[in-house]
Amino acid sequence: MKQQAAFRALADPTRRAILKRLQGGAMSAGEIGEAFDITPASLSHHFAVLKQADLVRTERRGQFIVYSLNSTVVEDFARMVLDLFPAKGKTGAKG
Amino acid sequence: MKQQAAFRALADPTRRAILKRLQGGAMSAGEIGEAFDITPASLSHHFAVLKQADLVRTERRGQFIVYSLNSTVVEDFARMVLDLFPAKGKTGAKG
DNA sequence: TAGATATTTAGACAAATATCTAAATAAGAC
DNA sequence: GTCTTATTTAGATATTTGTCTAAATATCTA
Repeated sequence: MKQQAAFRALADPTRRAILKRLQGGAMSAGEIGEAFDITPASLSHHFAVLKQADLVRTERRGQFIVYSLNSTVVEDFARMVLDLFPAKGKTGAKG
Repeated sequence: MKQQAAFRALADPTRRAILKRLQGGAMSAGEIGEAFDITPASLSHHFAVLKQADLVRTERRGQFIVYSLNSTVVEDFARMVLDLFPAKGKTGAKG
C-alpha cells in the first residue's frame, strides 16, 4: 500500500469530503463537484491525489468519468493508523 | 478531537516516525532526536504540530522535556478514518 | 463534419510547510 | 553568579500544495 500517498491524501479536508460523498455510491466527477465550491480543474487535481493513493477507482462511462471508493484500502489504512500507537490491551493482538 | 490537526500531523513521515519511536515509552526530545537527521529546532517544530493535534503529551523533568503518546486519541482517530469509508462487514461488496 | 458537454492537463501564483541558523529560555553543575 | 546542557522560539528560505484560468482531450449528438 502507498502509505505516504494515503496519509497525504487524507490530510486535505476537501479530499476527505469527497470520500465521504462517495460513501453513497459511485458518482461522476461532475456530480461530486456539485457539493463543492471549487473549479472542475481543482477537483480533478484532488481526484488525481486520491487515485495516486489508491483510495478511489475510476471508470469511464460515456462522457462521464465515474469515481468510486476503493473500499479494500480502508483495512490496510486503519491497520496502519493503529500501528502508530501502542497495542491497546485488548485481545493481545500485536500491531 | 482536532480532526484536521490530527490528519495534518500524520501526513508527515517524520512525525509518524516520531510516534512510532514513542511506542516504546516516553522519551525526552533529545532521545527522540537521536533517530533523525534533522536539527533540534526542526524536531521541536514537529513536536509542536503533534502536540497541537493532541497526539502527544509533554512533561518537563528537570532539564528534559519528556514526550509520550496520547494513546486515547487512537480510538477517536481510527474511528474517524473508518468513518470515511462505507460500513463494512454487512454489505462488504468488494468491488 | 461541427458543436456541446465532461473532464483533464498545463502553467501561474499565493499560502502553507519543513528545514535551517541564530538567539532565547529553562534547569542543573560548578 | 557563570557555564553547560536541553529545548524552544524567531526569522529566513526553498519546496510543496491548493487554487485559478486557459487550453487540450474525450465522448456524444445533430
